[in-house]
Amino acid sequence: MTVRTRFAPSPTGFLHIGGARTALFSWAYARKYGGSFILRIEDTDVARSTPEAVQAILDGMNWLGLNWDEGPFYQMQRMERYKEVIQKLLDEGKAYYCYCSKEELDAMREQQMTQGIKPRYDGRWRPEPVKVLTAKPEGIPPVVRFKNPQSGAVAWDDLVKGHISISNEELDDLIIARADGTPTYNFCVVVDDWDMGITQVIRGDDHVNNTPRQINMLNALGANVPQYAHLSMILGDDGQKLSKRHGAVSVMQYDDDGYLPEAVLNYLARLGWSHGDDEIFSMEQFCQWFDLDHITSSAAQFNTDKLNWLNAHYIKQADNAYLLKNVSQRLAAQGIENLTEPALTGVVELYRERANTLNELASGVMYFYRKPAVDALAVEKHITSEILPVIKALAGQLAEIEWTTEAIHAAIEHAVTSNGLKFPKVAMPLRVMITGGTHSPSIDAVMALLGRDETLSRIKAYIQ
RNA sequence: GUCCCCAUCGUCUAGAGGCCUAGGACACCUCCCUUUCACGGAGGCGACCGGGGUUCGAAUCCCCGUGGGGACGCCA
Repeated sequence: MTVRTRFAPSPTGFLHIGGARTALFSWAYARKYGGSFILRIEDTDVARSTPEAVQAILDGMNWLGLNWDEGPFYQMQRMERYKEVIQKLLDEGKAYYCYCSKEELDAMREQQMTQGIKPRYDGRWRPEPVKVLTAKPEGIPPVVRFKNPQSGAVAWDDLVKGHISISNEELDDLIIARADGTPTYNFCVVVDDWDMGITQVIRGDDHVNNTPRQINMLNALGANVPQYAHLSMILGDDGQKLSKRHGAVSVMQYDDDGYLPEAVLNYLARLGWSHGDDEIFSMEQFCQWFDLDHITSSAAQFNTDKLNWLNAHYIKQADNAYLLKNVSQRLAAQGIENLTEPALTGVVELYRERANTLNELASGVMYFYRKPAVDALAVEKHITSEILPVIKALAGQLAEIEWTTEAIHAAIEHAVTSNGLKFPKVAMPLRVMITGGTHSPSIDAVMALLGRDETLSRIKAYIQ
């Protein structure tokens, strides 16, 4: 059977890291088997769904390059179909109307909780052969409930977690249509997975408890039951659950923060999945290697340090044109726009090996285009009255020489040896004068790129 | 409370009964490289939650604890 997987987010917020990993795994599974990856927007919660959130999810998917083969399908556009299936279940006696009020249900739940049992609908409106139902109350629009089997167990072999079995006695007759007639989540999922011919449902393990209900409905409809793979959740850097209040951010935030999609993808792939000792791999390799057998069933904690390491790797690998475009955009956002002098390409080349993120790269490079902020402590420590005459003499030389890294290096070297000093004794004050701080690539290379005029101008600011 | 799931270095993980004196990666520490900081290179520190079984042999299988997480909506 051709593999058909899907990603089915509800558009109530951005695409976060957990959703992105679910999408990635579903996508990779379809790619590996030459199947189809379907995007479905579960927007039946009209109150919380927004078009902005739909767009945010699409943006996130696109940024990561998780392309879908079909969709996006919107559940709100499939209402007729859901209603048709609900009617079918009603007609076949597999679903029924329930006239309980919310207050009645709340009371039921509360009472069961105090009794220490699992809160369940007690089936008071469920028709049975010899049962006599109370009279329908006037003016209360009913909900529709699915007639869940009352005995036996639902079991499936979860592709991640193994065999799972849940007794039907744990389940109750869930509502499949609200009083206003709109279908509910669990029901829409069932109809969609059925209609769309989904073969593997790969989703977060917060859905494990929905699975037996969905299987029961699928069976009642005579539909094929797909295989299920429930992924464990991703915890924050601090080991805490990610939530809108705590730590959950949009994948697009990683873009803002200067991460490459390749790095995020590679990181996410390794979070909960492994292929021996492999740490760094392309999406092509991932799609070949990916399988559901090597997914961990326990929750994984996010680790920014490791993401940074991967990101640094991909920055080193990135082609120059890409970095240039990206870094100049980031600099432009800081108001630094005319990047002709010195050429950004050389500057980026000098810095790409030292940055964990594109933002670090952009900010590291900034002093080439703008007078640097000066670290007063560094000035005090390195620009001493003994060294100033040496620097002054050196500056005179620098005005004369050919402006290359080698020649500049030779000039500094000369200043060092002729004064009986160590190299850093001269290099450090130069670094502070030119870059404003004590950390930079080789100062001769920096000077060569910065240009003679600007270099001398920055030095002269200290030797008046 | 009830049900379900999970449990190897600080973190991500390898591990399908003997290959495990438990491997790799990030982080951390040391050293090397060096013009500072990075990069890079070489080392180091560091884990099978506890208790019972099963077995000649268990990180791996079973049971019981313990700890963590999830689910119990006319949300998805």
